[in-house]
Amino acid sequence: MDVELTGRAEDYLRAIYEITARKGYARIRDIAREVGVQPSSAVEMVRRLSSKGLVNYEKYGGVTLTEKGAEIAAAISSRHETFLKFLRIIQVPEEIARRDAHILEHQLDPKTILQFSRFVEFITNAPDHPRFISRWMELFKSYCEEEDRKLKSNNFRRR
Amino acid sequence: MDVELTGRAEDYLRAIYEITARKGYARIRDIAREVGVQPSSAVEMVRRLSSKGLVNYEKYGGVTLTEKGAEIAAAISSRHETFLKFLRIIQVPEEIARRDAHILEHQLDPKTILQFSRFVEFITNAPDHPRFISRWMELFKSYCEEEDRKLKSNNFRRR
DNA sequence: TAATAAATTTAGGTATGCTTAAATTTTATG
DNA sequence: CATAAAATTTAAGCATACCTAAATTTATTA
Repeated sequence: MDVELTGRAEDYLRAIYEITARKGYARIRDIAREVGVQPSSAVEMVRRLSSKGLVNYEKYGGVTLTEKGAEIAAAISSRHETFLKFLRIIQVPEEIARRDAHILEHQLDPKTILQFSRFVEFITNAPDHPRFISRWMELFKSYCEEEDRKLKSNNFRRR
Repeated sequence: MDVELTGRAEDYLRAIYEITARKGYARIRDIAREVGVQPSSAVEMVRRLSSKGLVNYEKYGGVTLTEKGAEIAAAISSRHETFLKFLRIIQVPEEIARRDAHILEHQLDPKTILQFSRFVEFITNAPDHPRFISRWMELFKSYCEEEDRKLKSNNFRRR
């Protein structure tokens, strides 16, 4: 039942998932733009995904997700969100976080992913101790700002 | 000055770094075992690293790091340690943490890596609030144990 | 609707990184 | 020191994933 996907195939699948959520179907051009490759590369991957039964695809036609594909893509997408939230918590700038969430979301052990999501859950929902955690976040943020100040003044001294 | 390395090349370089730290030089066989590939694959990569001036290599001879190679390998290795510590903090089991640290250590933006290491630093050294942080760790650990109990009893009910 | 523009596909290449099997070199041993 | 064992290298091949350029199909518009 389980489908083996390379990290890259997951990228394409999530791209298709997001595009179809917006406009109902994905064209090769959209996919290529979203993933950041040439259209010919997108064709290649879409064919592979199609042969695995994850997308519906016919030559020159729009691409949609099969039920199985949508299921897998939703899981990948939720993983992606977890890592994005995590990177925000550890104060990674938004633009970089968006890029790096892609890298984190592949290949990690399910248990590791689970722990990442628990961490995010713990920090954001803080089951029993909301004030404690928000204090923790404040402290960590101040710590980072302090370190950034040190970095800047070091750079200054070096010139 | 900067050398472009694929994630895989970094794996090999760190392996060579660790082996040479133990016994002064690395043989193809050691490298292959450490990275988990066949010796012929190790030869291929060692040649690439050699052509980039990162390792000293002659056919049938031991492999050592050049100055430049050692410098880069040390940076990679320290990154690796950071991620390993991080995974331990978020309660990933040791064996899985060892595997997944390899995956995390590649390709992330330097700023992201910096934030990971600040997080680890903040948690382990807790500049001003040592008791506060250790309390935080306790709470997070309890939270995970609680969640694990829930998982187990759910599995039980399903049978 | 015919011509043009845009999108898609195919063909042919490249690089990484892996494998197995065979050839070669080095090392160890009787 | 010759031979057997171990290590290393070479050769040939495969999969992923990318590219450019050319061919084809589809869509637009004069």
